[in-house]
Amino acid sequence: MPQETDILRVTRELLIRDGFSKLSMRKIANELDVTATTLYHYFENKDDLLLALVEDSIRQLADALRQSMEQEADPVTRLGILTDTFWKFALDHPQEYEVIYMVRPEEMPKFPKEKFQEIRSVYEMLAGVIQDGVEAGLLDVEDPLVSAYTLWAQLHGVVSVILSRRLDTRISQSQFLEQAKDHIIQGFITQKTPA
Amino acid sequence: MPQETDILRVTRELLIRDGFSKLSMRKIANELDVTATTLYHYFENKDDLLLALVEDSIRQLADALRQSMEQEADPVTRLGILTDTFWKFALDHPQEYEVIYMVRPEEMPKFPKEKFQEIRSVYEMLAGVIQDGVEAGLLDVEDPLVSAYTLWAQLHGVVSVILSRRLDTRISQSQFLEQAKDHIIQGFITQKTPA
Amino acid sequence: MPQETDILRVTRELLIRDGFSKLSMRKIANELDVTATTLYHYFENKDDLLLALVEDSIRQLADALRQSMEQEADPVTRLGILTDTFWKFALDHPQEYEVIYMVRPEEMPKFPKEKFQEIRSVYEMLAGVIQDGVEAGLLDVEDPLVSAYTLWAQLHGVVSVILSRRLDTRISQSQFLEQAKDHIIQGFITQKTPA
Amino acid sequence: MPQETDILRVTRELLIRDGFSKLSMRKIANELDVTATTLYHYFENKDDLLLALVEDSIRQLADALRQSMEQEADPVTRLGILTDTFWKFALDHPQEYEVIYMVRPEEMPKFPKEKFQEIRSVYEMLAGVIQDGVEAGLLDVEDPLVSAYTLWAQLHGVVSVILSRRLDTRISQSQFLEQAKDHIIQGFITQKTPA
DNA sequence: TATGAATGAGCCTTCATTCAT
DNA sequence: TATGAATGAAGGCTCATTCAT
Repeated sequence: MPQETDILRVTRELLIRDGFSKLSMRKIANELDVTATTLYHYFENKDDLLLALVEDSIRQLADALRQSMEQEADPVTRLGILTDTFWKFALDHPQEYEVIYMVRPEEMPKFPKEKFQEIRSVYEMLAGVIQDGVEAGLLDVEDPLVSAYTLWAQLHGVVSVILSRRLDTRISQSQFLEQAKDHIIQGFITQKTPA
Repeated sequence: MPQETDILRVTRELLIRDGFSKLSMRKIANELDVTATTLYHYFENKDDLLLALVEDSIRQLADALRQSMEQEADPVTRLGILTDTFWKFALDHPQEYEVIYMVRPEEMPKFPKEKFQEIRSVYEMLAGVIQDGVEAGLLDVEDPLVSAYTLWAQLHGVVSVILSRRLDTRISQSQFLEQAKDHIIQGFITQKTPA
Repeated sequence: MPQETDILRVTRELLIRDGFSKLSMRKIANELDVTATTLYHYFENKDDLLLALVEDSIRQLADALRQSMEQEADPVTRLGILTDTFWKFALDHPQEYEVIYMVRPEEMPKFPKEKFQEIRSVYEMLAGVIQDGVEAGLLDVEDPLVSAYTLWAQLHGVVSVILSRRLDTRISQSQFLEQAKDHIIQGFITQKTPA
Repeated sequence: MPQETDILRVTRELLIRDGFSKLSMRKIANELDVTATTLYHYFENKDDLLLALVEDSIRQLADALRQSMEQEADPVTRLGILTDTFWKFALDHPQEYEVIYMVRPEEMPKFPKEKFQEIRSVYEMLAGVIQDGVEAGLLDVEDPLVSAYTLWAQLHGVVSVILSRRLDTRISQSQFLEQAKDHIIQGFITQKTPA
């Protein structure tokens, strides 16, 4: 008696536990004590299932970011809040987060790119915050949308290093995050040039 | 009568051509006009073969970075060179690059961690450059090694966005790289405070 | 709320559209916007459904032939009409026709032989026409019933070559049919011996 | 330790015993006490296997017909010999024969039509015999090649009725064959018109 | 060093069918 | 009469790997 959400949950777990290449419909079904056929009652095929999973994860991350951006604050502070939120989400829900980057367009050609539109709206919001900062003379960027992608890329890079366990054992995670946050944000704020 | 290097070369080609999930021992063997069994005379198993490939890729990236750092230049310029080198390598040899990150603890449990020593030495070199910049008053970081990891994370984040095809279609790759480089490096250089 | 006839109609359509090997209960149900389970309210199982279809097809062919034989004409002309009717039916409704021959003892052991009674009656009628021809001195056969089977076999053979696409591409179907008809009918008519 | 010929033999047996739609690689393998994978050692895939089977059967039939046509005789006698040979082969080796007509182009789109060229050469020979008869004034046909196909179609039709067990129980097989042969051949010979 | 033959597990998917509701 | 959920078997096929030669 599994529900769609159970299937998604288990799939996520297996995806994280064993990796993408080891994920199979049979394993998902087994984990749920159900026949593989049953999964096809809920999802047309494996791609469909994975798509639903990615969509779900993206929506969760997007929601978290959107919510964090609703807080009133000056743009620079907002970038800080956003960074914290991003990392908190990624590290608190590594499964949901990793799933987003686990499904690759090349390996899944059928994957409809439009589905990533959701996340695009977040980029727009992010660009908005940056734009505000530019107008307030606090941030110095050429093109807010490009900078939004740059910011995201950096945030992801940091998460990526942690989740793939590549961080030097001599460095504490919190120290790394703290310093990375400083570097990233400083990269966006206006350089005060001497008069 | 293939050699180890032939096998590795063909494996890399196939990896580049068809992607990781399509790579199989049989296909490698076919490409070499050799029985699959033959491959097992050179490598104990598929993991072993891939391992050799990963080692090779890591060494290539490390070499490229090391070489780029040999050029005489001030630390800030060096960071720029390094960034360019990193991205050029990753984007010119995406599968070689990805192979490095393909080795995730969950997916290849057998992977010996010592193999990452090589890359660790690069971090040290990177930290050295940063340290030089700090001493020259050009860079402003708390702990050079942590910043080395942060830098790497940012570089990887940018590559990651491109390789996973998440970049907005309205943004050109070169524009993205350019602006990202500016942001990243500015994040490290000393803020010139008004006199 | 489908009816038996709807199910049969759709089944036939699918059979024609996609072929026998692609026919499945699910697809029939889908086409009717109905659950597969629903089909089982009307037919005990797939064989049962197909059986109904076969019966229907046999009846259609038999009807067509019967009808064509009602026309007043001399026996030889009748054989021509009959030939035309047979081939027209088979080629206009290939799947209906094939469905008749699809029921092979090995493939559908459950098929009740009585169902072929219908077609047997056609043989008798055919034998009657031949008998008439014999009595009129127009046809020359030893045993009308045997000749009826021979005629049928020949007609079927011709259809079979066309439907299994064995006809030489250099030969037009109509030319083939024309010439075949001549040969077949001539094989039955009395040889005019020289006085 | 099966050989290609064992696989073909067993496939043929299963094809006849259980029908085309019931044939599976697994069943073939089971019958040979071998893993399904093993079959793929000898044939690229199921289509390939079936193709080999059909080719083999076609070649056998073609050989038999070719051989029968080597006998010196007048064209009409030759047609009789050929008919006998055809029917003898089909009824003595029903499995080989049926296989030829069992694989349908629509159901196996990948099937290379060129492979049927072998049989085409038989048609040409057949057309040659008919042509000889025409030149000798013994046979009366418009186009020898078309007539060759017609002849074949009729021969096949007769076999088909017998093998599909549709012959009336009141009719003996030999009687049927005899009379059918008469009808078919008479359909080709020149009508002697009164002076 | 290399092969040819074979394995056993696994892949995604489809099927006809059943059962409780 | 119809559904939604589930089953178990089977489908073709690919995989890494082994073993005798």
